[in-house]
Amino acid sequence: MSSERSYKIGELSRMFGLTARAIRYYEELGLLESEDRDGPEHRRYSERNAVRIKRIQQLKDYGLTLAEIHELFELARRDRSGDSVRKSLAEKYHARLDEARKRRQAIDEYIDDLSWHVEQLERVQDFFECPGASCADCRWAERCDVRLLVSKGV
Amino acid sequence: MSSERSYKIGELSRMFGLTARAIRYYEELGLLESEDRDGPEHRRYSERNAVRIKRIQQLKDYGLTLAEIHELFELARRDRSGDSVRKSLAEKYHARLDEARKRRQAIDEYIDDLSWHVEQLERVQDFFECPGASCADCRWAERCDVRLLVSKGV
DNA sequence: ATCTAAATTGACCTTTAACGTAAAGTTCTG
DNA sequence: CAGAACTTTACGTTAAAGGTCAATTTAGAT
Repeated sequence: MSSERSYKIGELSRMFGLTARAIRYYEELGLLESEDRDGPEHRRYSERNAVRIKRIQQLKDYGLTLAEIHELFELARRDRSGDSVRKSLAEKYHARLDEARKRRQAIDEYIDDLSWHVEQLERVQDFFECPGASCADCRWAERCDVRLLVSKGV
Repeated sequence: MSSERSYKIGELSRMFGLTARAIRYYEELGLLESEDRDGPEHRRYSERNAVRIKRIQQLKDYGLTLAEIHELFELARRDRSGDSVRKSLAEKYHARLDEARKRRQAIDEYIDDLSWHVEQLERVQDFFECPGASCADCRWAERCDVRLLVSKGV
């Protein structure tokens, strides 16, 4: 058995590249627990709590907010073995995945569009903006369907 | 020649599902230009500016901020004639493309990682938090390198 | 015992984007 | 001329994740 080492806030701060304030803030939110103190002694965090910080950072990287992470932690605490935790976590993950896929699609479209612009840049004179006096001769017709809106007389 | 029709702010607002405030805000940012007025008459927007709104919405959907859109508009305005400027604009575009491709790659990695977690979720029992009394037996070792940090005694 | 670095609490502050909202007055349209 | 639509100015909103004092206290080393 390894003797339980404990960490001071400054150590953790250096380990994870966080400020002490951030760590205290995590604790304030209930994401971490320092060992019991009587009075205002320096905080001590167990190794388990150090690991938690790493975990928090992972989840944060995955786009979860601290509130969501807290929610997950609470679920896990309440139901150490239960399927409910697993289920809710799976839901969260899937939601994030969908979101991410959407974002990727948006970026792909953006890239397409920008590529198209670059092409136009090399070929067309008035390349950026609908050049027609009226939208009737809009060269951008395929990408700019305002003509339809206008003709509908909305 | 079609007679230049002009639009009042309320018309545009209905056409594009924006509030008048939003449209005024766009103008305030320099994204739109209403026709010249003497005094506080009602704004009139040319058809060209109506088209611009559509364009703004497109770019917004692609994830650009209004500031970025403004930047693009400015670039385009400055380029209106010269080839050299066109070239620098092309460079800007290419830079943005690179940027976007990088962002896409990051998102792909993120998706991979999340997918991995989802898999684990379905296979591992103690899936949530490093279960070891000490990090030495952390099942998450490959993805959770806190062990390294700890052993470094940072 | 002292010195100093490191920590403590509490309270307010910051940042950003893209508008919302109110108020009080003016212009346009039928 | 009614009243809808519009004008300007200017402050408010939203939330997340800490930042920044400030005054004090503790921990650990000499």
